Amino acid sequence: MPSEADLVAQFGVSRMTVNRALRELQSEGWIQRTQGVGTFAAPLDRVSSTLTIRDLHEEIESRGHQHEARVHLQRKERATPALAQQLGLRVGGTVFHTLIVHRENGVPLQCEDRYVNPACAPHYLQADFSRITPTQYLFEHTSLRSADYSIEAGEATAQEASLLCIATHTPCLIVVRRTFAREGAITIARLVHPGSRYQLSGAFRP
Amino acid sequence: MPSEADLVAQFGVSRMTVNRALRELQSEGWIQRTQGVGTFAAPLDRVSSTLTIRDLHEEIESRGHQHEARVHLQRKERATPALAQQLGLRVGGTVFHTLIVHRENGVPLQCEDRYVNPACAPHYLQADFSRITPTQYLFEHTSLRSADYSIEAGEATAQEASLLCIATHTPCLIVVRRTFAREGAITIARLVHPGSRYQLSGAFRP
DNA sequence: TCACCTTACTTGTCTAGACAAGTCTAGTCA
DNA sequence: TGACTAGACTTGTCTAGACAAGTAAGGTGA
Repeated sequence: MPSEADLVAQFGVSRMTVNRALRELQSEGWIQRTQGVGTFAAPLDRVSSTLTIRDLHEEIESRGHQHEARVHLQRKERATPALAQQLGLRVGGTVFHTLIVHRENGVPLQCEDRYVNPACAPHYLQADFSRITPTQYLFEHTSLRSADYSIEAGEATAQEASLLCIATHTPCLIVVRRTFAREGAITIARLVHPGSRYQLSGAFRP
Repeated sequence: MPSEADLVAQFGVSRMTVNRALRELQSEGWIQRTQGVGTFAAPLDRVSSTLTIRDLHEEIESRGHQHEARVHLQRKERATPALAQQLGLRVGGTVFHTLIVHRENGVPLQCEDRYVNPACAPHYLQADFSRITPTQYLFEHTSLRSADYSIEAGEATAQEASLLCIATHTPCLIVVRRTFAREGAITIARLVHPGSRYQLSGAFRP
């Protein structure tokens, strides 16, 4: 590609401006630059690239479809040892539990089994999750800072299969996501999707 | 957070330098800036975030495990209509086909069913895919520019199940990835992973 | 009390110039 | 022929200053 000096002459702007533009293209992965050599169009990254996960509600709405959430469970429970460890609670302490099935145009698309740390969202049980998704609620009422996830294929539990109206051995895409505030874990969610009805997709860029 | 003027005074550098540093933090998602208001620590993005897919060979090696590839098919074929459309070939034209099973410490982890556009990699069939993965080969011999993908849960075909040593109805994580050069599609790959042996995982950042 | 305006402060953007550091080539000298 | 060097060219980084544009708070006047 043309050098910075060439672009300065061509567009009549200062070198700082050209440099900034090229630096931004570089940080977005479109070009590669080497000191003393020049600027070149970038190849695709060899090791890794990124993909995007969208919020389910917005994903359905963006398709012009109708999103409906049915709440099957919304109560407080006692934390099991495994749960207490994952959310940083004490065993037997209170934990909020919701079980919600999300439908797209009436078809069950996701079974959301979620546990919430009461310290982070004390009024979680008062929310109306047929109107707002737990994800949205937690975004508005807590300060999410990071998350980890795993994506795998597996079978739904008997209860999940029943809620999703699928046979017990249907392959499902299962996402487990744990979300953190600065103070610690806020929530852990198991999101089960019938494999035939849901897929993650997107594109890699350089 | 402190304003640019504060940081200039605190560190004794020019405002352009402070501005650049803050702009980079912003582009990486760590802070939010609003003209006339100030700079603030960023919350997690509401709509989307990114996850990373790594090359399988490097992923296995990074775990300190042994990667082995068994080539079950490596030949030229005639393009079916569906394949011709996806790779931008003419129906009945030549297409390269490889079928490779990747193993981690001897356990089948991925069945890679790949078609390659001969115009992009004319010597693809001469490569030794027990020594180099098709992904690596194509990176070195073509100029990859972008890719699209889909991730879903499903069942392996009978042949794939046999190659992966799993029962026919075992849930599998199936990634379909199509890769492009500037001239057009280079390759399309169907990557089938037994759900019990493989998962994608990682973390979201702001 | 309320609407409006001024003012201070914030980020956004750009200029012109300077020096540092890395790369490559052409020419020079042994 | 081969090793070395000087110079041209590239990107990397920084300074000092300027103006634009958006926000919010405080003061003023009706």
